[in-house]
Amino acid sequence: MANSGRDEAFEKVERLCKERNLRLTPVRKRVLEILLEAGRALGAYEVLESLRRDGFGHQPPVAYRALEFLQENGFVHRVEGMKGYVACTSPSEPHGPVLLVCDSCNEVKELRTPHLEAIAGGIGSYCSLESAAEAGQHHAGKQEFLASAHAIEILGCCKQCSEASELSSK
Amino acid sequence: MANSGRDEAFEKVERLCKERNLRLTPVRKRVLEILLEAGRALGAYEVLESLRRDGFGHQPPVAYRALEFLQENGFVHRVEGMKGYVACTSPSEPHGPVLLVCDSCNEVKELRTPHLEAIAGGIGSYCSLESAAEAGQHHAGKQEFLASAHAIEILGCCKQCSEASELSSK
DNA sequence: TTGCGTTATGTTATCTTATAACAAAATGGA
DNA sequence: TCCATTTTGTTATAAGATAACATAACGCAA
Repeated sequence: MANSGRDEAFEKVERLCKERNLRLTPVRKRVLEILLEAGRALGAYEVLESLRRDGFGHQPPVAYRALEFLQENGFVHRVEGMKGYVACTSPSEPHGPVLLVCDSCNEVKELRTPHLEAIAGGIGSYCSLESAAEAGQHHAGKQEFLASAHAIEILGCCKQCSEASELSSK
Repeated sequence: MANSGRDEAFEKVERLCKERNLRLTPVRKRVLEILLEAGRALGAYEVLESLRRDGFGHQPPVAYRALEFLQENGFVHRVEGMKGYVACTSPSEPHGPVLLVCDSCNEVKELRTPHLEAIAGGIGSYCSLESAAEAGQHHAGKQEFLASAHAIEILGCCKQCSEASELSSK
């Protein structure tokens, strides 16, 4: 039960790799597992340390290359604000993430709903849209920026941490 | 004309610092100028190199501390995807940025319109809103994440670069 | 199956980015 | 003027990331 989401995501990635003729090699597979098991963002060197324990190469490029592969294919996201990497919980097409990052416990949740995808897409394409007029005067129309990707990170406090701090303040 | 935006932003920051009793010291002032003059994101070490030429201290903390001050007060934004820093073009309250980053020339434009601010705020607060039901079923309501800040970076191609690549492809 | 081009891995070395820790100087009231 | 606080400067080092090249595995064609 606790790991059903993880297993699901993992199997999804395996399936997608087969479909797309991507080589999900042992290191790459293991890095994905490591991130899924962690359930939070890990630094490249944390991933590397796990790899080392599993008998893989223990030099930075080993981890960075696997992470790069997983990222390019939308199976892992970089968490810029934490200089870390987190497994995508609903892998499909390569996509820009919308991440909720908890300031206090560092947990990262990915939002993936049609509505949010649309909002995120809208921010970028808005600049070249005529209808952007409704958004204000000075940038609209002129900007003409062609968006191709995005990284959205929302910082804040997750449910558990809010509740914990409420208790301790009483 | 070409630097009117820069001067305007600079004077705005001076005014805001006076109002808020913030100490806009020579280094801090100079770092802001350097970023405004550049008109693009600079790495901390690029800023440092300029400071050195101006006779300021030339060790990393000098630049990082000034950047930290300017960031905290909403006068400068970090561009995560470029590991760089860019001057805010419409400084006021500390605020999370919405940045358009050009893949090809590295120019960074900040969007600051009521509409976009609202969208950005909405993404975060959406999770705790009852009305989030309209956004999909699985995340709504349950998430209860209290957003406090955001970093939004849209990657793509700016007008100049699009036009340049159109010409060269003919 | 062998051979060969391509892709992936492992390793060394190095580069870039960022911070900890502490001394010296400047600042702004009491 | 004195003192507490803030800022600056410096040394040293931590943390994150990549370049370059040798070796190994893979995948396919002959």
